[in-house]
Amino acid sequence: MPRTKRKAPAASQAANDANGSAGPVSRADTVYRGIRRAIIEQALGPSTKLPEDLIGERFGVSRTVVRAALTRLAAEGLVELRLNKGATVARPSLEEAHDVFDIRRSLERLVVARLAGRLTPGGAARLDAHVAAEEKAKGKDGPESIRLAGEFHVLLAELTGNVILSRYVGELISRSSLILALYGRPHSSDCAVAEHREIIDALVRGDTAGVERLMDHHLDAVIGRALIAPAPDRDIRDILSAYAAE
Amino acid sequence: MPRTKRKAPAASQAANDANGSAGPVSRADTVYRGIRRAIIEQALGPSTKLPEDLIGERFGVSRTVVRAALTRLAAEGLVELRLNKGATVARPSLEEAHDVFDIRRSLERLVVARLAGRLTPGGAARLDAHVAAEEKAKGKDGPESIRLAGEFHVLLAELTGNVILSRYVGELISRSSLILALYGRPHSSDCAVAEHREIIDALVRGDTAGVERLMDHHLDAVIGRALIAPAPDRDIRDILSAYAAE
DNA sequence: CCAAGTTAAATCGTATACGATACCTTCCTA
DNA sequence: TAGGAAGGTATCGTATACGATTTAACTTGG
Repeated sequence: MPRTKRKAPAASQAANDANGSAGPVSRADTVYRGIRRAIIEQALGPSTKLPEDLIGERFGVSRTVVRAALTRLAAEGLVELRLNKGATVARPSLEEAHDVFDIRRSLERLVVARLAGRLTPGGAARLDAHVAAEEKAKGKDGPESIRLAGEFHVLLAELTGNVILSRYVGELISRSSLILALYGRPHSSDCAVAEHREIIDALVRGDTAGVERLMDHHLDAVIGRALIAPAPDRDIRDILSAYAAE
Repeated sequence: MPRTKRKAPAASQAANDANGSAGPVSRADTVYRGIRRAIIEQALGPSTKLPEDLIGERFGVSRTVVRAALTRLAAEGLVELRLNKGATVARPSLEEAHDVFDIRRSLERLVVARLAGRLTPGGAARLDAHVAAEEKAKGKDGPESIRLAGEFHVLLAELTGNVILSRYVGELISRSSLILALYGRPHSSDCAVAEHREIIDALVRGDTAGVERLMDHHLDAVIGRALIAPAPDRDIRDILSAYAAE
């Protein structure tokens, strides 16, 4: 990987725009997105340490801006910040995992309810195109496939026009990616594409009740695939506790 | 005006813990909570400028930590950060206001569904105590009353034990406070207390369907009170646009 | 050989410095 | 007098410096 050379000291222009709008991107935003993508694509697994200087060196920025990015990621729940101990990629507990999916069920039901029968032709086209992309990336179960599966749900949320809703769904999706990395099977976006197609069909049909049921089933399937393992390598203490009593 | 004297340079110990747990509080956290409360209690109205040095001086910290606090507030939607223009208290559009209440309806229905019949005696007691406090603060419609009305909903969400859910509800509640400041009546937490009592009763009865209906009605009432004015002093351009065509 | 103590290295928390940008005032010109 | 140019001021964005704290490495006594 081409190491980014240190920028000339003369520099400025940055800000933390938490908005999703396409304003001028700040440097902190670049770092934020970079780390975020790395986590979502599971290049950075749970509990991975995130030292500020190392990241800053990689991105060619100082710790100051890295810190801003990490603060945002922490607010989003993707990163854990402990006092004087630095940042690590979050490691959601099994309980948190269930919490995430509970809320996803509720919010994504709202999404499809808002969308049923109101889908614009342009929106439907975007969904179709996305599912087609998913289909194409189906073979290789690399990070591509993981990301696309999640982005379908985010796209759905964005089509409602409710900015806050799409932000929340986006957060929950990225957390789901972490959960999958922890408790899920190696690769598990098999039949999801077919279910996505069904949801689109029901949406254009305007079948509100049907699409809510479909989404519920889809999420149940996702949960079923995601929460197979009780807790893979949770913590050494947890593993040893089973043996300590003998 | 009592200008806070600069602290001695020897200082340390701080971190941005976005978690709600009661760990050692960082200085950024103190600033974060301070500004947050000021916004919620409507001491800082929408679009109020939030200059970093001024805030830092007030709290006896440097711009660095203020910036961390503002970044978090922006991620939460309470503050707007514009490139090179600094931070201002957010000014939710009417559309955003509807978005907020849409999601509140969905999530708070989830809250009461999770709670119906499962309320511990301790939880019920906390709710009762809170409503009693609301009742007491009913006369004076100062910031106290505004804050308490919101905190009832937050307390409800916290009792579910779902940390993420209570974080989201908390955010939505604080945004609602901003919305109320913009589009609502001067004071409007009248019958809310009675409705809160009804909800508690239905929860202890374990009447899931009933409590969902009650919560829906309650939120409708809140919305009705909150979205009276179309847009008080929105923007001079908006006001003038009605006259410009003649 | 291991536990505990001690020093060294890594990393964090925060203040501060400085260039850059936005904003406001003033003054000049048509 | 309106419009705009020029300068100054306020405030931001970012790098850097330094004390503090954690973590690792290395002793040293048992």
